[in-house]
Amino acid sequence: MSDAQPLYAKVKDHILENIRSGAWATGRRVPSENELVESFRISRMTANRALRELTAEGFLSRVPGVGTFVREAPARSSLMELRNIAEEIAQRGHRYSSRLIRKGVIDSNPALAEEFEDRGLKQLFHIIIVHEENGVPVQLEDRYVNPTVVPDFLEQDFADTTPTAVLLAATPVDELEHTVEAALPSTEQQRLLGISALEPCLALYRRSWSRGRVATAVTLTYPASRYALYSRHRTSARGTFSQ
Amino acid sequence: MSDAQPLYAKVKDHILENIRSGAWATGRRVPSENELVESFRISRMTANRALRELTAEGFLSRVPGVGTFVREAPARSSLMELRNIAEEIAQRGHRYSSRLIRKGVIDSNPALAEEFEDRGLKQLFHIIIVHEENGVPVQLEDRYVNPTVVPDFLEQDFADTTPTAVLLAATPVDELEHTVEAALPSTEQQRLLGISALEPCLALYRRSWSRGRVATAVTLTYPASRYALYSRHRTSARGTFSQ
DNA sequence: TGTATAAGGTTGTATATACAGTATAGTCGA
DNA sequence: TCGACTATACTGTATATACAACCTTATACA
Repeated sequence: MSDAQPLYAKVKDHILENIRSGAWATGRRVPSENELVESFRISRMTANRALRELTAEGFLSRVPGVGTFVREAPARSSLMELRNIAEEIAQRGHRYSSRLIRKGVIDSNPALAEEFEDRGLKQLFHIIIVHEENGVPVQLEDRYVNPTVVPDFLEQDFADTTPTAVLLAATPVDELEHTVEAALPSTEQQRLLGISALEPCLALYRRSWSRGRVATAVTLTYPASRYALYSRHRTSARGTFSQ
Repeated sequence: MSDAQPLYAKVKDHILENIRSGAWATGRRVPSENELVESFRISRMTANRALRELTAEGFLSRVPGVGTFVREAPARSSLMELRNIAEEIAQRGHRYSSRLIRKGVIDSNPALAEEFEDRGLKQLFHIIIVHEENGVPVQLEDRYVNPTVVPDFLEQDFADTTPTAVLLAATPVDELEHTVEAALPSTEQQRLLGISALEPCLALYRRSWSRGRVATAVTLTYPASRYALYSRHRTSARGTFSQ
């Protein structure tokens, strides 16, 4: 289990854990490569790899001749936050409800293995849920979950908690990928959302990573007439815009 | 110059150059570590670092026991960052072109004044541009610009520079607001984008603030079949997700 | 013919070693 | 007191080597 984890990954996890828990505050000095060599009984190259990757991933910042430090949290985020649609709807003072369409285990295939970046993955959890606002379907959730990351996912009864809430409680989210497309609904989607074939939909596809592994991949379909995606956020002071 | 560049970076550049230029198509096998060792006269660890980093950056995909391959790069636009579509298209190795539909001054009205949070605003700059990838329209840009923030905006000839590039060069961006919707195109949009009435579109509405004032408001319309919006980013280490 | 085995290439990880460049703290000397 | 020099610690890069796991292909065998 944890034995299968390479050494450099263990070092990374150890450091991330300290950052996440708040034990190591922003700007605090992180153990140097040589200190990690001693405490973990590893070679310097392995310590170097752990620190270098965490730096590339934005968690640390390194200064030659000085040391390695916990980097300040980027101001970005917030654009597409992981929001629990139930609370979102409740926040608007509306009534939230949901219909569980499917909940079970599905065999993997090459496409799913690619999606989850794990060719050894044999099976996946799969659920389909329709979320409703005041009884009107507003979101169709078609979600795959990695059992090795969230093994007890299916034990939940999704009548009162949303999958998003379950996943956020179960595992930290390190990275998010979003793709937004417009599409006309399939007949199945028309049926589940109660819309016509001419009602365009937003398809928000999202993958989330946890500790380097793809935890879940979900496609959220919104009828255009009932939902729009919105975000507003300040940009970092240093202007990290590409071009 | 090139002397200052580390060996692994040279290898990375060499591979990226082949990918960007199109010499190595997606799915094509790239040289193995041992082949790079021979051709570059480097050690295997250096070749490994180059390939490993390019994989982490999303350009390559590796399969143990088989080889390393060029990863697919779908046509999609960065959602959260302000990217210059011309460079985005060029980066994919495609040809960028544009058609200027309208460029002029428009009188303000209550709706626009509200949008720009400035009731004293009398006039606005207004441009409409169709952006094309390999001659095919992929984005319709309908943009209003605040003259008090960018007074010389209209002096640009938008044949070779995009409005995004002009605005980014002229003024810092402090804050962004995005709204994404799906919609069927209007007849005007159908005509400009060369699509049918049944082709759903993504409508990305964006306002950007500069020094507390709304600098520009733009609606970007993408035909669903030709473009998707994409974003991928790391979350803050301390997990700032809202429920 | 079908199956088991072996061989060789590929990636993944880990170590030991080496040298260069950078920043800091302390020491020595004018 | 101030400046130059030195020792030290730290990161950055590069090499040679080793072993494991994985995949494909060829070969030997039943």
